[in-house]
Amino acid sequence: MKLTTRGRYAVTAMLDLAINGGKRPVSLADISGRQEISLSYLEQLFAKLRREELVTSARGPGGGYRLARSGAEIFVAEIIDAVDESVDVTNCQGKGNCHHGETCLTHHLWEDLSGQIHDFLSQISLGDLMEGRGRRGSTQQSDNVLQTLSLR
Amino acid sequence: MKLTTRGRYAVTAMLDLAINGGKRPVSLADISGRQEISLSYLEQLFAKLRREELVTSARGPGGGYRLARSGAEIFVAEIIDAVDESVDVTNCQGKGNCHHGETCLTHHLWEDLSGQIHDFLSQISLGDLMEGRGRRGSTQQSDNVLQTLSLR
DNA sequence: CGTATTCTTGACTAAAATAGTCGGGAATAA
DNA sequence: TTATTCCCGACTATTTTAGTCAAGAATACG
Repeated sequence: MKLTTRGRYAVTAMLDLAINGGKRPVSLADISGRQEISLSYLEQLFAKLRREELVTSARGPGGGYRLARSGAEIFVAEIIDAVDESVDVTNCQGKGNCHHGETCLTHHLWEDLSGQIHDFLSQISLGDLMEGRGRRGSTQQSDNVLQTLSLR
Repeated sequence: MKLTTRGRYAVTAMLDLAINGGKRPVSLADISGRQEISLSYLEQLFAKLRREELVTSARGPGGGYRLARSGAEIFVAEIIDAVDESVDVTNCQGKGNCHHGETCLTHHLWEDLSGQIHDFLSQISLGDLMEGRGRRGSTQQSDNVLQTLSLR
């Protein structure tokens, strides 16, 4: 799991799509203008988002992109995974060539942590971010999580 | 908030310190050997960790680094913040030069999300990662969070 | 039909961040 | 006094990020 500015761009763009996308598809040129992200860079990001079936596209005048599902069904973790392809977490690539088992211990620990972050982001949907500006979850479970976290 | 391999290196190294550090300080050479991170790179990371007062150092033979506090009192977010100095989240740097307020809407949304991740990582301590391999929290509150997240 | 619009693709480039190297210190335990 | 270890700054290679450019395919619309 990686979390960088690219993932942020992607989430921002998808959020723009969720907010501004009604019946009509939204063109990348529009998103580029509103969010001040270069058009060609957006094209690269959306190529990946389309491959992961998070958006659908329509060519020609009046075309653009739409969310492939409702905002409530698209989760932040999916977006980040789609564009920030995750690198190998381990040094030993599961080859188990670690001395005395200690190296792999910490690797497992880190994998767990990174899994926790991933699970957390898997519970926040675009819909959640829209209503209540991300302060509330929409599902029972994410309500619990977000409340417990005492959000700012 | 940024979450990259550098943060992972730092957390791993701190975890090594928590596990292998008893009365004696732990030298970077030891950590370098166990975790297969280059010594000079570790030196750079620990310079930052020391500046943020997460570790203390002792020079000379038998010297090395110790955790500045107990593992239960050092949180993952602190470690990541120390080494992955966070860049500006916004495009408009709070200057409010966004057209129609829409740009800033998504920025706020992203800031909230990034705050949530930060809060989440602020509740996981090195101690948590050691006992139960990161699957359980030590405090009442993080217990709630981690249980709710249905950890793998 | 023709044309403007918009996605689609691939190759290329500039700039920044990451990861690592090197060399010379200063402190200190033994 | 010597080996060990932290400390510090400058330097470099590699990778990633962000952005550019150009050509092409689909399609709505007049």
